Amino acid sequence: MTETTNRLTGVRVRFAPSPTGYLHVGGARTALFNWLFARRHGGAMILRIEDTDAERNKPELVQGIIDGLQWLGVDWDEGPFYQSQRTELYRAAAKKCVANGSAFLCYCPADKYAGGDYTEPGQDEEPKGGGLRRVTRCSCRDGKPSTPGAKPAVRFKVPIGGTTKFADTVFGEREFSNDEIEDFVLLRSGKGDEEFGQSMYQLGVVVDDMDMCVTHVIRGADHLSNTPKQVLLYRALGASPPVFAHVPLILGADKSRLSKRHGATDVNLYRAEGFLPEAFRNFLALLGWSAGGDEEFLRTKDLIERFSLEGVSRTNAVFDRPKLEWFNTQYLQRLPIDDLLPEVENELKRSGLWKPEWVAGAAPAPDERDHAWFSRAVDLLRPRIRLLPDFSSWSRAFFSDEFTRDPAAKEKFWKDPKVPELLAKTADVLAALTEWNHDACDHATRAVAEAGGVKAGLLINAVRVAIVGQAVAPPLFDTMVVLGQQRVVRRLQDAVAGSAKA
RNA sequence: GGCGCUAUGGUGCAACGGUUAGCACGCGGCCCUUUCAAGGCCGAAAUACGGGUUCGAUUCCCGUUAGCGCUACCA
Repeated sequence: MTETTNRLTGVRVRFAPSPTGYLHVGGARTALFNWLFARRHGGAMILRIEDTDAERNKPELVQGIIDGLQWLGVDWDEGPFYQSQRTELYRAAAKKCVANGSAFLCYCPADKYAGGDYTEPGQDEEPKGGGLRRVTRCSCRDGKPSTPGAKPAVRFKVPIGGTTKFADTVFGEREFSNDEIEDFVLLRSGKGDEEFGQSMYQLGVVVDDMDMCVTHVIRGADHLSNTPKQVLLYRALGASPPVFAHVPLILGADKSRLSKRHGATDVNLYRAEGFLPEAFRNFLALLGWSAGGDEEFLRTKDLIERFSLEGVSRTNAVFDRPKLEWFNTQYLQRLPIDDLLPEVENELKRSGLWKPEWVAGAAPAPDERDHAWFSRAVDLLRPRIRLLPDFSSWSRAFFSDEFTRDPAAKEKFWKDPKVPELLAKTADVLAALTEWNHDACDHATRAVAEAGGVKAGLLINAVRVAIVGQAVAPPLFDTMVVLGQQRVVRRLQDAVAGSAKA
């Protein structure tokens, strides 16, 4: 399929955030669904920045949105396009509507329309009973300017009576009464000496989706009620609407719309916390969508293979952080080790613990730590990791010789007065070993415990604190093997010296 | 207020007229055990309410209730 035919016949979707805030998890989920759909069908993904509101728009936030999408692995084939740079297109479309009678110049002050929940006094059609006009219809729409001399905005002239229908892939056939739809603004009134201002949302969306040949509009269900307006606009512009697919919203734990008070809603905050992007993606994909079966661990290629609009739910979903954390630990454990290593590398670079000799193919360091060693260490650590920064915090002693021993761990496992003596003895015995492997360390350590008249567990726990500084760490003898004989012995001796002082 | 959407355990999803209503997270217990995880096993926990339609409703229809959305010269 050539690119030209793709543009004409293939699936084309878009994600259209507004830079009035960061990338919200709800927006991220919408972006993800669009992306999965595009990739599933070999279509094109478009990124469009809807920045037509100069007042609220914060250009500096665009980069954060892009960063968030990139972290999520959501890429795009076209764009980013900026609506603020496409003003002429919208003005031309608005003029076309005025010319063909589907829009009018409105001279009313903006606040006259606010609320919109009444009939213009003095108009004939008064609401009695149901089904009658309930929204403002000013006299401007009939060519009688309400406020002569004022700068006009362009409003869409919603038909009186009748209904507007459209099909939604998720919600089914929808029908709205035209009398419930206000004469929405297409173009703001001009400021200063300009004739008209910027486009409003409805116009920009429709003009751009037409211009960009968007075939499927996948967006939040908060736009369901806006859709009839857009369908009307498509017709006025002589086009047929695309396929709509509205996806349910994401809520906080109390079922109200997800917001800051529910905790983090900025996708970049999850990156900062150290979640794996693929785990986050898997979690997000399952919010409002189901592949059908019971399997939940779906890697990105599985998501792409199985994604379909038919699997999208109509029920709003609560963002469940514990489940997100579960997904993260699952990915930490189940990912092929080579897929995990780059993430750990980034984390160690971030914390300044990274060593160049750990990159694949690099010459090993004098202490024989090379890429294979790094891989083994990560593999040993990962069942206990919850978030990426754990590799730099409680696992620090695996990657650096500069670590401190947790006072609480010492308190708990160095309580027995025999500990210093046992540690010293263990250091001697281990130093004398001629082979360094799990079983050798195991036998030697247990022998020391037995000779000292203590349970093996007591010594094992004490040694763990001595060599990694933490109460929590991987099984001791595996840890010893990964750390190496010299380090283990040195740290034991250091621990004895330290505890003697204390 | 008006209009619209939705309604399966606490949460996310299955079951798309006939199942002992399934899976997962979380929660409790047990096992494993060298700390902490992971893992294994077991358990508690749901069809919002009321009417219909039907031989039979979680499933279809109506109403109620609740939640959410839209109702801006925001997007």
